[in-house]
Amino acid sequence: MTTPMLTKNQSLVFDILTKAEAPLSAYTILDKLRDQGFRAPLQVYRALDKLLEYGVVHRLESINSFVACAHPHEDCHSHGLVAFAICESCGQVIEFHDDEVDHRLMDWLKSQKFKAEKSTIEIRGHCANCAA
Amino acid sequence: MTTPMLTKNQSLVFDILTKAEAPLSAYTILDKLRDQGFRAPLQVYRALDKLLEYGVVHRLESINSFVACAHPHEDCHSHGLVAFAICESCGQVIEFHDDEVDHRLMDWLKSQKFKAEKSTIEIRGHCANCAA
DNA sequence: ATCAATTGCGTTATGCTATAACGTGTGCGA
DNA sequence: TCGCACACGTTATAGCATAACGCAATTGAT
Ligand SMILES: [Zn+2]
Ligand SMILES: [Zn+2]
Ligand SMILES: [Zn+2]
Ligand SMILES: [Zn+2]
Repeated sequence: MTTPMLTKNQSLVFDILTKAEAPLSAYTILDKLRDQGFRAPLQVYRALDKLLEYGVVHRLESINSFVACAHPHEDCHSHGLVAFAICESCGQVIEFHDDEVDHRLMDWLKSQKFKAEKSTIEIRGHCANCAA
Repeated sequence: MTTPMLTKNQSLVFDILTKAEAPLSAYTILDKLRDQGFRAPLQVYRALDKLLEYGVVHRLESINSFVACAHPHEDCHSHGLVAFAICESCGQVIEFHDDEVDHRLMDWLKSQKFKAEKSTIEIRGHCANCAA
């Protein structure tokens, strides 16, 4: 997917996520954007929907939060499954891809005649810095 | 983990999940148990917490719902990562495990010195029956 | 030029998901 | 008997997400 010009609201949300060092919830984003005129959750969610569609933002299902894609110049949709390691101490997220994991999962799904549409791979734990 | 005797509330919740053909949200469970005296969400969440701890129920993060473990006689905690294929049409969930996927992910995490604690692997799409 | 369709935006209200905080009762070992 | 752990019940609140309305700007036929 080629990313169109972002609207004002989309840019504001994307910038916040790009600068953030950890995933942000929609309501946290809202709070950070009140000074720029944001008043309601929908303004955030609508921007997020588009950013997700364009593939420049990912949603972390296990923590109801959002992060900017760590590989902005590739197309995250194109290299198959995306996985995340999420540190529960510092919030840092490492986004990664593994072809072997992709193929194994895809093969299994194929064997079940299951038509995959969206995938979630999230590992929560502690990053190298935070592991005691 | 060896599963202790379930309390009344835990049994009620577990039975509902076992009989269900699709994952249930906590509030859906609550509604189904009103006749047995359930009145508040906490009654459900507290039972679910224990059932999750015992490993006899899984939480599906991507749809905020819960399912009974499909492998009640094994210990789901013991065979590494658990993955789910979730049909968005009929709600059917297929729970599966793949050692190869486990090892690849674990190796990657190890290479990053990331200490994994909880994992989520969920594929949403359409099952063989529902795929057009 | 005009009309219709699309898209983004703002606002209010609502619904769904999850937990905090308090108190009760029961069983069990010190 | 005392203290503790645990399950339970209830009320209130916090956190996450969407429905439904209307308005404005854009685009692209006709
Ligand atoms: Zn990405
Ligand atoms: Zn960390
Ligand atoms: Zn299981
Ligand atoms: Zn199906």
